[in-house]
Amino acid sequence: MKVFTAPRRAVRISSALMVSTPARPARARSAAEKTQRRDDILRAAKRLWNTSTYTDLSMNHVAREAQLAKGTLYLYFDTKEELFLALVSEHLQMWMADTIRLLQERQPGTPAAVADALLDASSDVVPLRRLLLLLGTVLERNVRPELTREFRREVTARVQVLVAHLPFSRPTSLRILQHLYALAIGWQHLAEEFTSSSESGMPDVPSPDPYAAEFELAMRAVIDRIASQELVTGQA
Amino acid sequence: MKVFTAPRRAVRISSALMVSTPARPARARSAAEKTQRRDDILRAAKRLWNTSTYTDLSMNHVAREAQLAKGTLYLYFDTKEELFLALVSEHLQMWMADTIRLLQERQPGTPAAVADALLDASSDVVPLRRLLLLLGTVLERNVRPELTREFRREVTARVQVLVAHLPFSRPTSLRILQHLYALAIGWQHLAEEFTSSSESGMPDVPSPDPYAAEFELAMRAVIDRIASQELVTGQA
Amino acid sequence: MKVFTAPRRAVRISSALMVSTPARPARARSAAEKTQRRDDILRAAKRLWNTSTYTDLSMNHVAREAQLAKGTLYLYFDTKEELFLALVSEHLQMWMADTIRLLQERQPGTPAAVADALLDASSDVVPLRRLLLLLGTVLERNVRPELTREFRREVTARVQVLVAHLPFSRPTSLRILQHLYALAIGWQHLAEEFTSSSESGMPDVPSPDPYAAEFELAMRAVIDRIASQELVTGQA
Amino acid sequence: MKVFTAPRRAVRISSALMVSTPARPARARSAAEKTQRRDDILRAAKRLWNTSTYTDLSMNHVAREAQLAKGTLYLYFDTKEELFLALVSEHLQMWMADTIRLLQERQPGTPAAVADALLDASSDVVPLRRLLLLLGTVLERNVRPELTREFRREVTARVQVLVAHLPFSRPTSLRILQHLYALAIGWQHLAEEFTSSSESGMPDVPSPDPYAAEFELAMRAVIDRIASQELVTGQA
DNA sequence: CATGAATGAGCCTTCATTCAT
DNA sequence: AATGAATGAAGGCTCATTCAT
Repeated sequence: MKVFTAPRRAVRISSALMVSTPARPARARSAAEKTQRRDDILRAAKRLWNTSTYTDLSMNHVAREAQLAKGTLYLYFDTKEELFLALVSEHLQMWMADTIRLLQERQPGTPAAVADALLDASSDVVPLRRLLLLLGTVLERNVRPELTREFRREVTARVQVLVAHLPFSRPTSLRILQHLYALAIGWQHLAEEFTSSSESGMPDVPSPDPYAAEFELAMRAVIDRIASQELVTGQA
Repeated sequence: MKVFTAPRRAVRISSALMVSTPARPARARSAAEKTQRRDDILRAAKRLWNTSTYTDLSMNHVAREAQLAKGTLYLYFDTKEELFLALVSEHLQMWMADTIRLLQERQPGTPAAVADALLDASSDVVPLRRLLLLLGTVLERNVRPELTREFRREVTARVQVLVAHLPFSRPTSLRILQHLYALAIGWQHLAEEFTSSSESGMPDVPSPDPYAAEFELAMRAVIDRIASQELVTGQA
Repeated sequence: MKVFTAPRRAVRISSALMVSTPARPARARSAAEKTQRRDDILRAAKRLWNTSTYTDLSMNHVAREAQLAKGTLYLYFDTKEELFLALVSEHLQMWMADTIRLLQERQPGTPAAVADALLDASSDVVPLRRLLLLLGTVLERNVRPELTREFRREVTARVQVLVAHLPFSRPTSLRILQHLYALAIGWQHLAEEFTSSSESGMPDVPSPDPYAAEFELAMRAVIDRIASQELVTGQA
Repeated sequence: MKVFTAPRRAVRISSALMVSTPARPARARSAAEKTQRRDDILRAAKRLWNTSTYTDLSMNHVAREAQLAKGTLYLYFDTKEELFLALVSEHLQMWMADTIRLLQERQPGTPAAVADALLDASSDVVPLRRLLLLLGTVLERNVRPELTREFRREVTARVQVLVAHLPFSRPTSLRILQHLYALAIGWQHLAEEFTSSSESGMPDVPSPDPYAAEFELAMRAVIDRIASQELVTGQA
């Protein structure tokens, strides 16, 4: 039974009166504009994703947040799942780009240095982690197979680049990335589950995330262990 | 308002014709029978859970699988969420009981032996891992607070017992369990995601789970690392 | 979505421990006991009716309040509607009996005296009025026609008796009763609708029912008007 | 999660074959069309209301009668209760408008003339009367408080206007309206209850409503009585 | 007789998706 | 290209009624 209802229609304020919304062409005609509009939608979804669940985040919400009509969303994404897959993709690409950049800068040579770099690059990716939890369960159903394949292909390609920047053999580097992934997911979940929203009046706690330290410990332990299995050489 | 009711009992197939359904009293009268029926429902849900998502697994499905009417489910569980919480609870209790039993038998004294025991106890808990992913997101909404509290209390209590059987200090043991949890979740997810359901005709693969080895490696590395941080003594 | 659930089962306290429930035979064997049990149910329904709506008052509630099983109710009443029809009947019989008694005592001879008597007899019949609102809409569906007929017959018979105690001709007396009925219903409804449950902290208001005065005014006006239409004679 | 969708548009019967359905745009785009559609729904509900109870009148029925999908109803009304509140509102506004119009035309100066006008305006409002019985019980639950407030505000406002057209003091006029309300409700109910739907083949009876006369008598008696309590003056 | 577990039609409501405009 | 009204399958849940015990 629904008792309260959110106000039905967001008022579309004309841009002449309200400049907070940056000017946007009424229709996306050029390819660039279309890419832009697609991005608008993704950004809207991203914003909402920070405070919502997959189930609770309806296409209606996204449309409203993007200040577009519901139908317009379906011009750019065939299904809700495809939209979210694109969201995962974007987050993932961004994280991989960041990580690659960091590795290029630091050129870490030791397991510890690699761990430092990966950990630094992997802080603050909570939304990504939460998205990854969706993969393989709710996502990838109701998605055109070609799209799934493309997603995997893209990820694989970038992973190859990433791996090339680690000072281990290719298989070893890949393993390390997998461990990073698993640990990130695992600790993300554990943190979410057991970080009770304690209604204590002290929001600024000294230990912002008691689990970050454990995540780091595990990551270092694993990298050390794997690295010790092969002679660390300087080759990419 | 129902005025006329058609005769409507589903034909209970005689066991002579249909042996798959074990004999079951038409009505659960005694407390034992009721516990049994509750269990029937949980088992039906468990069966479906192996091949379904939380969202896709409707109460209708559960009812059908349990060969009961939808309304009957609500005699035993007030909401869908409570049913699933019970499912989590059961899985979790079972895993903890198994683990405790194993620890009692083996009385592991070294980090390696502890890792062996925990790994042995944690194989084949895929459904549990997937259930745990629900906790804190979809679950614990629409559940009577008292039930959530009870669930947490029970888990905590059992964890205390479990921890007492590990040859480390209590805080250290707890940390190790957390790592076990995180790694299990993380690798479960990774395995699910990247184990493509290859429709090849060879089900009996030589490497049943390529990720199990990695999970094991990580677990051992982490336990060793943590154990090395404290002097391993023989006390519980 | 149901969030809170009332405790499922009322504890059946054994009469050895808890004497508040008067002793009651486990089974109603004699006709008297069966009438008694039927009355128990009606009394339970009556109690609940004071604070509930027809829709909200489920058979479950009645069963619980009567400390009987749901199925038992159906031994005495074939449908929910029949139970309520019996409830209406009881209330109505009681009111008519009271009114007849009062008329016998006072033997009112003037319109004003008649109004006095009827008004006195009709105070505090809120539950009856609320029940009467059900008649003809929700009630009398899903009721065996014979029962409806019997109900009407009984009421008619008692009304004949009542009418005989009024100092007007039979048709006139009947009209007056009808006006009493209509006014009672109408003002009951108006009172319910516009008596806001003011959350003021003063329960003992000086004007307990501002509408009672209006009801009385109307009743007197109508009786006077009708009485003036015929020569008031002393015959019954 | 809906994965496959069968083609599912209900065939819109061409007006050549089926003239009963007036032409209607497939989609209500303009504000006027939307108001129109909202009205369509209300009219469908109104039609069904003549032969149904609140409980029996499901949203499914309304949707079918309005030749719309169930979901469409919820675009115009958030809950079933809000739909019915709108229905009450419409009926009530219409009655008040009619009554005000009549009072303006006739400008009644005597109690009898007032009674004439009010009675003339209040014939044939059976559905309204039945709806009013819902107010305060089933209605106003599950309605956004703002809507309830708005409803009350509108009614109050119109009542003020109405009262201004009666040749009594404001409080007296209000009292008279209340009596009208109570008598209408009461006699409506009595009529419904005791007008057996006699399946005789003569619909056009000489006495169309034996209770209308009694209602009128009561109304006149009450107005006279109240009017006699204050000196009737010519002011509004 | 009494029980209360079981039933299932039916309720209101949601929301991804479609399509007339 | 954009809109958003319309759709309807599906959801969780209730409760009068039945019937095995």
